[in-house]
Amino acid sequence: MSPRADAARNRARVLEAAQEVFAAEGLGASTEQIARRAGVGVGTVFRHFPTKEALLSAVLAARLETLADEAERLAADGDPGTALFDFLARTVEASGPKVAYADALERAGIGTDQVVAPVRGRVTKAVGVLLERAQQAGAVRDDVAVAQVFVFIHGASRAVPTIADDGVRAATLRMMFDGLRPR
Amino acid sequence: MSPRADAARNRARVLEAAQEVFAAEGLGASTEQIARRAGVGVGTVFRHFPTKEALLSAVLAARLETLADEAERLAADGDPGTALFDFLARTVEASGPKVAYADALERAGIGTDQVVAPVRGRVTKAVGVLLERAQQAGAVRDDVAVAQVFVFIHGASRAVPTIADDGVRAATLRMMFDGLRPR
Amino acid sequence: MSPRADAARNRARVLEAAQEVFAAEGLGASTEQIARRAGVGVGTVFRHFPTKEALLSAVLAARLETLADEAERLAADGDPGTALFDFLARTVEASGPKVAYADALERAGIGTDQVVAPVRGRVTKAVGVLLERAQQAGAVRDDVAVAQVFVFIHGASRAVPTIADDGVRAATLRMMFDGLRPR
Amino acid sequence: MSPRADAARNRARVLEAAQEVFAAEGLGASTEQIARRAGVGVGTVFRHFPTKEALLSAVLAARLETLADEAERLAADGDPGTALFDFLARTVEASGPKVAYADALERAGIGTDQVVAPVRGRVTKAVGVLLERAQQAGAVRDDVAVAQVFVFIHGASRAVPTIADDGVRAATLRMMFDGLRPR
DNA sequence: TATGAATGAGATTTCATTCAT
DNA sequence: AATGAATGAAATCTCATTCAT
Repeated sequence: MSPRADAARNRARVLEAAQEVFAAEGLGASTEQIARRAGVGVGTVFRHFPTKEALLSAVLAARLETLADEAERLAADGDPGTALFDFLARTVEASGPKVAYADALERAGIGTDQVVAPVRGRVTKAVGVLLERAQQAGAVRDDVAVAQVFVFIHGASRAVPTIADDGVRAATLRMMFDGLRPR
Repeated sequence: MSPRADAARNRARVLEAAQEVFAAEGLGASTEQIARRAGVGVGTVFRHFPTKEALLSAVLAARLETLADEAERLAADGDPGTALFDFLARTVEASGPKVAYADALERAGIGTDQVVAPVRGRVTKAVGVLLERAQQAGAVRDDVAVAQVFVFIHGASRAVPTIADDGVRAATLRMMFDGLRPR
Repeated sequence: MSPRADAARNRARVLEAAQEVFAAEGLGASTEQIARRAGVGVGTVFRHFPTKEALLSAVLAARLETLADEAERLAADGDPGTALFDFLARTVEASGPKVAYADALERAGIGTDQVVAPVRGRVTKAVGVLLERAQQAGAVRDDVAVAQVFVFIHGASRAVPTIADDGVRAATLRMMFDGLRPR
Repeated sequence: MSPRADAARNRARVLEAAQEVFAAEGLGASTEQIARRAGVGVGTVFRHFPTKEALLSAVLAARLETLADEAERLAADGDPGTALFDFLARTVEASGPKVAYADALERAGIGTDQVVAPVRGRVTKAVGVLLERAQQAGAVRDDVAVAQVFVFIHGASRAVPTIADDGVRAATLRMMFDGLRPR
């Protein structure tokens, strides 16, 4: 294994550890904790991500990457009338109650972040496709913009995962996104 | 002015400062900052609120108090068909993008907090009345429970205030709560 | 009751409270605690004892006062051969394991304290009498000086009260002071 | 020099500094002061000793370690009739007037401290040997138990070092321990 | 490149002391 | 004279970041 491969592996491990730790402990978790979880020294964390901000950005970018993948897959495969709602449901259900995709989207929306920006473009585009198709299929109101869909994701992935009961959670999620449907 | 009155005034100033600072900087803001904003020494903050947790609880309780007042007022005065939605709109609009009522509700839901618990009862009751009336008036789906209304508030007050444009923000808010209306 | 009498009463209550609190919690106990125990405000404590040091001195002086009383009484009444040892036993037994007369003596020895100095003179004198008589009665070695008796009190009242068992404690105390007897 | 060795050296420096500072200023000395004396940052002190309690425990354990070494050496080498008294004299003379071995023993006796407990066993055992030998040699009363020897050490190391004059100090120490001799 | 010890700024909290009432 | 709220310096402890090995 080349040294490069080793380094790349470490980077990935840190990123994964950071996701887990942030999800479990909130964004205030310490770098040491992340390093321990990744099985590396703190120095290694800082070698790959020069500041905590950078690490956070990378985590968020990774999350957005997943979102983009999901959205692109559904844009390719899915039934136009349901694909957007499938995407929304999956996205929110995949969020933990502590650190949700909400944070990813929130920061992505605010930050002029070099790392996050490009991925953000991808997600926006893919979700845009899902939205347009849903509107053409008459499943979503015509006056909804992509930005608003993100606001829905943000809100829902913050609030809905706090509901413990599976049935109630699913019903609430559906209700919240019903606001997007034509009346 | 008796010393008691002065102390009460100081307590109120600290509380107000805390709300402002938390809103501006997030929940991680330092006690010193709050003291400075309130124009008092750190010691005074700690005299009134013996831990940072206690201060946070007090801030949240104060917010819930406002919510309860609003809900009770609308339960007394308002048009059954619109009062709940008026309440939701006001509540969310009064939330800043950083620290929303969301946090108040989130913590109130989770924490076994002696300070927050009683107020929580009041809000739940008053919103329950608004909800019931709205359902009787046919403005809200019959299968909606109070807890779900709070989830909507939580989500919306986190996400919606991130929208800068007044018109878009209002429209998005309306859409999100449209999910509660019968189809 | 004249205001003077009131003030004097408060002074006495503070002093007593201070003794109790220092004994229970150690010398680090806070002024607030003492005030609470005395049933007065902190301000009153500071009116009577302008610094914590001053309060401490007063407590120590009061203790030394008690010692002096005891020593003088025994010098008047007691059997020359046993009076000194009676005095030592009482003094040490009256010490708690936390804050012993040891501290009083230690500080009295070191401090150039205006409050403590005069009482110190009284104790020294009275114990000196007890010592001299004991020596004349052949109960104590001739080469013992008063200062050394105080060292014995200091050490014993620090260490001996840590023994829980009454019998063992008494025996140990006796042994320690046996060092003062002629061989 | 490996980083481990350096770290160990720093740990030792901190421990040594703590001993000096505690001896000079009393147990209330601040962590900053200790750090300064050790020539390291505060963070380093806390890295090695996560609480002030832990640092204190370590200091006490180190002192007991020294005591144990001394006692074991004398148990191996010394003249049965004098070894115990040599040990006592050295121990007390090595104590400063501010923080004596007294504190170590006091705390060791009281605390259920994981750090101090094991060393305590060693000292007790070694002093037990010295005591038994002294008793067999007729130099110490038969009814003295090890616990009582520690009470003597405690008392003497608190009180005796307050005597400035070398001759008087030695004489007083001898007298105090003479209580242990048969009459 | 990786490690983890060291750093020190900053956060929370306590407490002797002051001072307006 | 008494009260207790206010003050702020100082103490303990945390953590992002640096750097010697």
